Amino acid sequence: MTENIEVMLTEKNINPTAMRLLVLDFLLKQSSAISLTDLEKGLDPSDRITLYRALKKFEEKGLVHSIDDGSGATKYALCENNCEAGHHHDLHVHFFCNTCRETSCLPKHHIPQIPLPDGFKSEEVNLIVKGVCNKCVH
Amino acid sequence: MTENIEVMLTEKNINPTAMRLLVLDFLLKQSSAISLTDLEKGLDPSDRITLYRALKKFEEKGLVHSIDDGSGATKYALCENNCEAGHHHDLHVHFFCNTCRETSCLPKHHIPQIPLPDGFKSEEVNLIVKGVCNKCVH
DNA sequence: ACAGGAAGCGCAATGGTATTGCAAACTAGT
DNA sequence: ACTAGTTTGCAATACCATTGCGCTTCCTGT
Repeated sequence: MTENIEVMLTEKNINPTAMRLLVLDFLLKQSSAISLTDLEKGLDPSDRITLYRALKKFEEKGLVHSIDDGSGATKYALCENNCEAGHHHDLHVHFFCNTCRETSCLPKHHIPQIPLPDGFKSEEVNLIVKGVCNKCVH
Repeated sequence: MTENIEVMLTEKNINPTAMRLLVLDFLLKQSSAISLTDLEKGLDPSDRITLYRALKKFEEKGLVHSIDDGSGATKYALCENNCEAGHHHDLHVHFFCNTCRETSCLPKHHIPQIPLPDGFKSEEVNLIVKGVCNKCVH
């Protein structure tokens, strides 16, 4: 159990502290991206700042990616295997449900190439689709 | 001059107050989307809250649209003619320059249709391309 | 012209999120 | 067990968005 989670951390060169094991364990149980506040509530009682720094570390090391879905709070979700430290491959579509306000990754849907005017250089693309998710559509 | 701006407001059913004329005039002079703080600085000395409410009113009436470019502060830009109150047609790409941190609209580039999994219903799409703009690329 | 009401404005105040500093607690290697 | 470096928890700060409220101003109906 814990060994598995621990390996995930060490593979990404992250010291497996007790706190980080808890955070990763919690992330693994999520079906959608979560905010820092969600994490704080789920791991109560824990210090918000510590959780914040754990997520930052995970992001830096390529274990999670952050999503700005326009809700005001940054969301975090586990990366697919192919992410590396400092070089994310998270160019997939994120979906924000206006009903349940959950954000989920749609990793199968790659972002199409966007034609830019002359002189513009693309480095990063953020594509959020908002609407109603499959759980709320009925 | 002022008459022109005034007409733009009345056409959208917005009372043309002195403050709003100033705000719209300032918006017309911009080449990129601006934040509330930008507006506040440009129209100093003016009350931030009043400017905030002017922008909200403009947005509500379909005169401007807001853009969340991930910079933390909401940006505002004038709509194309075809926007109506409560029903924006601003489904175009926005470009955020990582160098000059300016956000601009790329209205010629419509957002491509994104295929969604079964049961997902799209209502809105937010597409931000980040990179280097034509002014900063050299 | 007058009275009443609606709309707009400016100040104060609140709430939420992100971020940094610092000192104590902890961990790992010797 | 000792020390150096890492991690943690608390305090504090900085923004941004948003609301409440009283005052002024403008419009309207009589």
